[in-house]
Amino acid sequence: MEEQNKKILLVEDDPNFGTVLKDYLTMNDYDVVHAKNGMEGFEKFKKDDYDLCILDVMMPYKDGFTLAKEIREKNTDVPIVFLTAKAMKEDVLKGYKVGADDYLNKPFDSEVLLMKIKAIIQRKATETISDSKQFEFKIGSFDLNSKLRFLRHEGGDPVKLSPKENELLRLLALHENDLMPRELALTKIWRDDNYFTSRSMDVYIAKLRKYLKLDPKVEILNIHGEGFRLVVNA
Amino acid sequence: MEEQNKKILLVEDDPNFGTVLKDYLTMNDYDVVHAKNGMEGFEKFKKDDYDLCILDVMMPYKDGFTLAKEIREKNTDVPIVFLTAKAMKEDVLKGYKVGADDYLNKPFDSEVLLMKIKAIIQRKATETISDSKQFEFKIGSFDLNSKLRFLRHEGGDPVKLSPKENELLRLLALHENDLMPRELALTKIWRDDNYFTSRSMDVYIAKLRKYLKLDPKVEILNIHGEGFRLVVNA
DNA sequence: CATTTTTGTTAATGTAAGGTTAAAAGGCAA
DNA sequence: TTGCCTTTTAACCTTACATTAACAAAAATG
Repeated sequence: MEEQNKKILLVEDDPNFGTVLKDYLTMNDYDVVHAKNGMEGFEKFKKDDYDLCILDVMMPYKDGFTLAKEIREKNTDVPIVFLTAKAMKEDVLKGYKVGADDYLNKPFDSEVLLMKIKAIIQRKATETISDSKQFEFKIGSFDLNSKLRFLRHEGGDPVKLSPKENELLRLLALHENDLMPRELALTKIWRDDNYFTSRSMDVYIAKLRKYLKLDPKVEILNIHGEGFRLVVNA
Repeated sequence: MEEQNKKILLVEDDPNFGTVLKDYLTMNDYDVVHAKNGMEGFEKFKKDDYDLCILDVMMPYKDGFTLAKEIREKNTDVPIVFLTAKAMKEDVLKGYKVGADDYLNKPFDSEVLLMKIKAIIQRKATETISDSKQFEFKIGSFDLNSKLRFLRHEGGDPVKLSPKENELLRLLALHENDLMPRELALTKIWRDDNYFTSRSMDVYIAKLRKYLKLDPKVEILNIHGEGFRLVVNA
């Protein structure tokens, strides 16, 4: 199965340049959201999680530095890279002050850009390794570790889960005792909602039920036409 | 206790430029060792520990890239910055491949240089808090000394590890019982993530497993599509 | 009740990732 | 240069995974 693409927020007011850059990054397997100005950029930033922000410095209404400051208030970790037409010393210094990770002068070589992006995202990734709490779930007498992808029953031998099994069970656990809409799983895990992915999901539900049989209090119920519900009975 | 100045190795063959730069950095509280060519640079590097290496690319006898490669073999962590007269695309790419942390085009603004140096050293410092300084590991009934590159089982004869074996086992040990992402090892140790480096890594995993067989409680597990996990069972 | 739609389950298939060993290539020192 | 050690590449094999097909059973529909 394919790996999740890295998400980039690109804020650039020049429509030509912005579009070209977006296409180029998209071609290189990044998911790019393109905002045309600082305001829009901040709105989009709040709505999603990004692996990298590329901000043009010179923009009407709200310049890149101001935007960067706002972003930093919401998120101290996301890497920020500035784009600027010319290497003004003050700008560069100001950029680093706001917490920039790098600086690119237009015009720049696209391969160099790619290399830098890769390096920056990678760097952050290794720094951020220890946020493991959100990967552990208790499901009845089971423990699910969705980072290491195993399910353990009462301290016994852990069963390895495949990526899809793991993601699906994790989604169910996140909605424990509540409805997990079929459509949600399909768009989140399969990223496509059609007859075949839907059947595929049913196959995985069956697999999970088999694993969970060890604890009769735990079951996955179907809500016809709606989705599934992971329930843990008292 | 007062703080120790950061040590910089400057390798630059132009005597004028080199001296000016050295003086400037010294004025700004760095301890600078100035080598006049690649050979000398490598000698000085071996004799001491540095917080940063600044290497000119164009040098007689031994260019900056070659020197960087030698340095990387001795030390995978020390930050390296290249100096170059003009931004040749191939050079830049080559630099990043050898593990460069940044790139400076001559002539450059001295304040910008200082800012970058500070940022790079700082970055390494925070990265290094968790992993670097650690060279001795207890892995089940094994002792790994990754500075001297040997692995000993219960005080028996130590086995010499090759550089790659050593780095890989050290990375695994740093993440003991946790996931060590495949991609992390490839970018950290091989500095490139492609089919061949990935297969090469698998070969090394096999070698390590052979060494570790002496203690059945110690195993390297694979998490399909994610990476490896060094586990020590109770 | 007959029919359609949705879900349950198992098995078969194709592909990708990883395991293992050996040979080739590269580096380095004697 | 030779010889030794390390690393990469290749070959072949096994396992893991996701999808699809096939058929059975529920549930909805009218």
